[in-house]
Amino acid sequence: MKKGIELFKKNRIRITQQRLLVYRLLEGSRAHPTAEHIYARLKKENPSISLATVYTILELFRTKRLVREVRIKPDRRCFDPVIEPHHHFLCRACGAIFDIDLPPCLMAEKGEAQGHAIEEFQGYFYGVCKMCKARQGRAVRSQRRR
Amino acid sequence: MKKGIELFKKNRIRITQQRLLVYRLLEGSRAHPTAEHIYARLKKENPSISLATVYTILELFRTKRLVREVRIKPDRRCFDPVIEPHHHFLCRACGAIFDIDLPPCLMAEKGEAQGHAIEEFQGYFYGVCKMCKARQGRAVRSQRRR
DNA sequence: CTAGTTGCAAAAGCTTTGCATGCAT
DNA sequence: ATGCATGCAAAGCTTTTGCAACTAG
Repeated sequence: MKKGIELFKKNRIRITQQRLLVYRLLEGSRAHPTAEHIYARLKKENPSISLATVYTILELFRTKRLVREVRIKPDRRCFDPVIEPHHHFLCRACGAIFDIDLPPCLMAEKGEAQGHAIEEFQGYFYGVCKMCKARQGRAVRSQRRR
Repeated sequence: MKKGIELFKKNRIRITQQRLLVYRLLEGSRAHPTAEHIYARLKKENPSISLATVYTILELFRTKRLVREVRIKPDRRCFDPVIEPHHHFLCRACGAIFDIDLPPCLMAEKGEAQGHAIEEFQGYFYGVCKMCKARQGRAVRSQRRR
């Protein structure tokens, strides 16, 4: 609670109820919610909150570097409260996003690639997560039994 | 010309005028056009072609692995005729996309990350390209002179 | 007080879809 | 011949915008 207020003050963000709500939902989370997702969650307790405001707040947080934008899904943006550099993995079977904690590519660290100045790097992996793989393995084995 | 037809036959793609047009526009190019981009170019010579068809064809090419999808821009998809693994760089100043030819991250090569099976990797870099950097440098220097 | 924020609805913009017509095999 | 592809227009989605009412500092 207090943590959010102090962070806002430090970043010259005017303290409003809606911004605190969004911040508290994201804080400490390892999820990668969409704006709609956040809106749906908050609406339960605060029915008056609006989706447009959630979008505005997320955009503000992004420019203030309180969240990172994740564009791993084809049709919608996700937001990541973990701002430390890391990669993302999208499971094509279940749609879940996982953080991939790995050293970034060497060149990303250098801040330069083929003469261009790098400010940011996003590494997106696509495949099948271990849970889905296990499930598919079971399905295959039970098929063999038939 | 012939190259496209043979490639289509190999991939069981029915040969149509529109598909050949899209293929020929992309073939050998190092650009990263959007569907709209391709549509505008083709319309000059073939006014009857439709944007929806261009989208359909690009989606077909993608599933047949004739092109790669590049989602480096916030609001629209680009398509890359170069299917060999490489990264992309988006210049925030001029909007241009550049190929970054670099060895992929080690873990991407392993085909596995934290237990998840990796099928594909996309590395997106954001920053300022060397041309824009040079231009900005000139602007700064000429400002100093005033 | 007053500049910035919210909520609502409408707009914007890319992409997909439904369907009748046309074409490749 | 017939199943697939095309063109057109309309729909679908996420995200942004305009504006009046409200509120934090």
